[in-house]
Amino acid sequence: MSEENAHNHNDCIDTALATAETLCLAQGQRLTKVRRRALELIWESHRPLGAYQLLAKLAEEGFNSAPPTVYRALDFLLNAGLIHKVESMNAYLGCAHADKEHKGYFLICDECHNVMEFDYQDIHASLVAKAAQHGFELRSETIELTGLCADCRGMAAEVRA
Amino acid sequence: MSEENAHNHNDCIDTALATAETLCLAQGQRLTKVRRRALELIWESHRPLGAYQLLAKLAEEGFNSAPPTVYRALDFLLNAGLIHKVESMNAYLGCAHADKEHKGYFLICDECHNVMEFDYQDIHASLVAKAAQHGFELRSETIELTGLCADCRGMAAEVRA
DNA sequence: GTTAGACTTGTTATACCATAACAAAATCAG
DNA sequence: CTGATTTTGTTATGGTATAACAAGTCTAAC
Ligand SMILES: [Zn+2]
Ligand SMILES: [Zn+2]
Ligand SMILES: [Zn+2]
Ligand SMILES: [Zn+2]
Repeated sequence: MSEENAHNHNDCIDTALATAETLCLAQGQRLTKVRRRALELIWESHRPLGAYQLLAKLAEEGFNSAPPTVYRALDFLLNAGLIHKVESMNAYLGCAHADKEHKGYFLICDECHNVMEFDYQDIHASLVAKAAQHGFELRSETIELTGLCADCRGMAAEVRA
Repeated sequence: MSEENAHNHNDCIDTALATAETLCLAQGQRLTKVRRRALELIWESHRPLGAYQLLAKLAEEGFNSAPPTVYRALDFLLNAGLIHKVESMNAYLGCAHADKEHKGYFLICDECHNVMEFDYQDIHASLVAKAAQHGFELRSETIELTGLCADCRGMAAEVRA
């Protein structure tokens, strides 16, 4: 993930938080302290964060440390489209396209655990069509691909050399 | 799932078990009593079965009732390619194509919870290509679609009428 | 047939993931 | 201010999965 890792990640966080503020304001939703902080903590990296990892971070900062605290924040952020859940990892990831209606398709690196969200309308269309062939009306899609990201493939090559 | 529900499901079970025997024999793997019975129980329907549901059924039949019993059987069956895990449901499903190398792509009905496994080489190829565009080397795919199956769409239409 | 090694199962304990239910506090609209 | 609504606190519980080590079983070589 060279292009990804080289970036100034503060920009990612700032943009995500600004988008969140805007979206919540527009929809009359309240981005309370704990929700806002949860979102920031999730955005600390491009790696999915587990609910209890997040809970521990929140607790360190003085927020309530019981599970409902974190699951409520997560529910809110999920419903607002500000984060995604990675089903195959039981973990949560900030969404960089919260302002656009979309499905979350993910590339997950087995090595560094960074996750890249990608968009692929062609695949979505194919899936809808394929489902229809089976008489199936599609409602939701879980598309989670794992493997090696560019950086980690590079590393592997270096080690071999 | 009209075509699916109309079938003689004993054939599904018989075929699955016969395939399992053959595969294990060919690979020098032992399909022990608990593994074999676990596979049969998973195949009791085309709905995914949770680990603890399976454990309860095994316990009723006199098998050990501690979690490792069922997770070991599941690990074995997963590794042998005889079952799949549905990540979005934390549940396990018999595979009807265990003898062919393949990815498990699933159509999951929100209403009746039946799951249909489908194969779609086009989509696989597109995903590999898309991943490569991002410098990503694909290793595994989790493709789980939910919605309404043909049967349940029919029901819904009848109710409206 | 005995024995050593590998594999499988038994057992206990624990960690991790998620929600139910109800009480208290904060916020908002009128 | 006040009543309604939303959010948060608190306790308890349910669901999913694995670690660690002991005991039993199978297999193959001797
Ligand atoms: Zn970033
Ligand atoms: Zn997204
Ligand atoms: Zn069947
Ligand atoms: Zn399959």
